[in-house]
Amino acid sequence: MHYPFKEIEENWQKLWQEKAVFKAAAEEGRPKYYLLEMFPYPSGKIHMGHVRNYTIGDVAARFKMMQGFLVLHPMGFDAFGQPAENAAIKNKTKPDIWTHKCIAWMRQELQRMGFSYDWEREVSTCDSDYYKWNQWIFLRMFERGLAYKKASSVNWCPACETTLANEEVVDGGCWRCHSPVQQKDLEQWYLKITAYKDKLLEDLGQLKDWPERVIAMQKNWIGKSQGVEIYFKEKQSGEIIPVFTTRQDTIFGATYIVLAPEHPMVLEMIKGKPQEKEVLKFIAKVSQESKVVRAAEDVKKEGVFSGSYAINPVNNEAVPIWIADYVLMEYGTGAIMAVPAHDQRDFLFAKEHGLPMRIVIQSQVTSHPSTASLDKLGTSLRAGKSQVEDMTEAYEGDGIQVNSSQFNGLPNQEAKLKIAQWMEEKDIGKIQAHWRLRDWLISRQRYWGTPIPIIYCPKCGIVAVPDADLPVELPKEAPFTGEGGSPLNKVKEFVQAKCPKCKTAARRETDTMATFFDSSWYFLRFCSPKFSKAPFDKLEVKYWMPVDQYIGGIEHAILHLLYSRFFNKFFKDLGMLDFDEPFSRLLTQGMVLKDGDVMSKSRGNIVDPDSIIKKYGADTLRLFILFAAPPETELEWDDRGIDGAFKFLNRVWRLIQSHHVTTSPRHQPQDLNTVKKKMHATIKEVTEDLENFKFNTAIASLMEFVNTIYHSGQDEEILLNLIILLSPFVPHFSEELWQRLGNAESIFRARWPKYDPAMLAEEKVTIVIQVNGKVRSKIEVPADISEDRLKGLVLSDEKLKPWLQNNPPKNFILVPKKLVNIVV
RNA sequence: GCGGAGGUGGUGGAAUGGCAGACACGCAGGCUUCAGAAGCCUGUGCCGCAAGGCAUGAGGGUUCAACUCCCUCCCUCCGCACCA
Repeated sequence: MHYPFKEIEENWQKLWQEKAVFKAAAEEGRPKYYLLEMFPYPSGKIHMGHVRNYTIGDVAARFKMMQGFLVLHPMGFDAFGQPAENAAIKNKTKPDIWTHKCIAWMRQELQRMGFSYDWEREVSTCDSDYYKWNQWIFLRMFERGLAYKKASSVNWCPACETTLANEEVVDGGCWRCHSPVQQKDLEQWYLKITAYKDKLLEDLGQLKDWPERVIAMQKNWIGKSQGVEIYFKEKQSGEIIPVFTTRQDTIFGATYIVLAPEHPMVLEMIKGKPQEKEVLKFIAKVSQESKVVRAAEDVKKEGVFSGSYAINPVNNEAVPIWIADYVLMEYGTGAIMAVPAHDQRDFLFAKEHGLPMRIVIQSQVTSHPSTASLDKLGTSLRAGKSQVEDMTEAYEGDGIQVNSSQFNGLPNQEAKLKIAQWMEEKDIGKIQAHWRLRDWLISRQRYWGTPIPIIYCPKCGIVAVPDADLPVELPKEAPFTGEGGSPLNKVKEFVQAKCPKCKTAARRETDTMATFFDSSWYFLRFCSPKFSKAPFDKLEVKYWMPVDQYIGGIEHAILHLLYSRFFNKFFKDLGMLDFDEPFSRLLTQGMVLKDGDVMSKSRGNIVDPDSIIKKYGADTLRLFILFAAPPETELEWDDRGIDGAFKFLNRVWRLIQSHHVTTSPRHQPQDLNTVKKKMHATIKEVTEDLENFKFNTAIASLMEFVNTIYHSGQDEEILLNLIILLSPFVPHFSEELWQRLGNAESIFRARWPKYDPAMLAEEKVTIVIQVNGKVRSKIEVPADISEDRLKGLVLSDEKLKPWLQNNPPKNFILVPKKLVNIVV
């Protein structure tokens, strides 16, 4: 018979709710702890990834609670987004109805896991109470020029009929539906995240408790690189062609330059030249290609000669100007200097079109695969030859400057600095930083999102909706056909508006916001979820923020976290809060795998949490998922493992119900004092492991403790402490046993036990004896034995005779209370 | 290519310079049972009858002592990339 988990879990979920055990109210003078897990998109079903994420968070929340912290542990729903629209089309319902149904179902599933959320603080981003403040924040950004419209070529997903941020294009496809992305010109709303690029980079240094890999990923994403903008000149007109490079050390090896086909100088440059016709044809052809095709690695790089030449300012050499598709207008200046000897793309292009190459960095590393040819080349260079036909690839590594005028002989890293300074002095270049980060495209041609609060007036132009008119509500009714763009466009009552300034008939913006906007500040809303005067109450935010511990999937390591950091800095500039970073400590949990693959519908390897709860109960599911792997690593789902967790709980249940003791040759009964010692050691281990999110070893310690009790007996203090130590992991189970042992108050109001250091002191210790680093014997000695006495005991150990005979000890290493090593 | 994380029994994992394999799963044998389930006990890295030897991706180094530190290489996973 197993313990009655079903009744126990249902009962306690109900009682915790009724008694508001997890309600968080600010209280001066008590330390706060804000624990947040990334809120889910309400797809309707929770999956094992959710279970893992929220179980990890719940253990931490309950642990902190029992340590005396006032814990804020909220939950909500990231409820806007495209799946609701697709579901509406498919099921002939409305996104609103579908989403709320999903939320209700999902909330129930979360409650069945017994998570300690303060449900009174629940928010859903699709409720106008919430998205009103999206609009308010947008308007504040608009007023400051941080939200702006820009006509540009955007990524267009033909299946979703929507634009995608560059960040949302994955492998040339839509990040959601994976359709190939096309290019389209549209007027779009952008947020100027680049205005915060320096802060976003700099403040990463404050995030001491973030995983290093996330910091590295953010850093790469922001992508600051130091380089030089070099001023080439068009030979005939003398017009300046700025070129950006981070490899100014290779400037003397520039044998041609390349402009993007869209470069503004191209048309002027080719006018009347024999190449004009061919170049125009090429430009027309490239304009048909999407950025994705142009970016593909396996596609051959194409280009044409423009007929013009540029003057390299460092040596006044005239080099040909080419037009090629591998240079994009969006990056840098839309023009590059090509150094085929030291850049692989330039190398391939030069080979293809028979352009010259010149070595200017000579490799010093003889083991480098490309060195053989390069060494030869270096020699031939010195011998005055210029042929480079032996080369099979560009050399992009470090080396010594050659063929570089006054910089010859310098290591290239040193030359980089010197050349940059020299160019600034001679006014032929300017030291510049280049950033990878671009502004954030937030417009979506969709219905199920926050309407952008803007009105287009034929007289006044782009006009902000006044704060008093917020929220701009989404109309409940709209045609969902899945075709022809945004359904909002077709709702006349919505589109028709009056200009707030001059009252003439005007047109309302029908684009909605990307859902990343909604999730960029929800952690602030949780501090005062019902506040009606602003997105959040400054005082509540001052009390609760920043989030002490944030937990979520690694897939959000860049976008969501970067946008949230950006919003936080924006609010700080508005004076709405006073800290730089929203999340003090971050944990990224690993994925849940089955048979080595990520669980997914398409693989058909999903294990439904529901079925596990039915069969074993939520506590067993929680225990297994915590025990099977450390939180950060991938977790391999194992149906048999869950049996093990269930067995353990039943074992503890029997132990506490019947005070049962079994003994055996291996498990000699320990006296009560020894069991107490084990208890104190367990308290220490579990507490320290919980602080460090090492749940798997914390549970292992508890299993050992249970094994000890099982064979030795116990008293009430031992059992109560065992139950408390178990409670963050298996809350219903522990609460039930706690109350059965006569406690009226919830176990989560109990204080976390402290261990007595005096109880950890051992009177006797086992010393491992090694000879030449190999274990040969062990002896038990008093913990406070003197070094000399120990040495005497060790050297007279019979077991060591065979190893010490004829071999006088040369050295005697002693590690107190642990080990001796005799070197012979 | 760049950045990051990894590689330990049949499996998940433990050990951050000091007894490699804690704690579990699985497997084998036993007790109990009419039988099964549950429970309980014992064993379980590899070779070897044993003494002992060998083992943490491979190879080298530092050390009295290396899964742990250093060097070289191999492999797996994740993220990013015509970013000039």
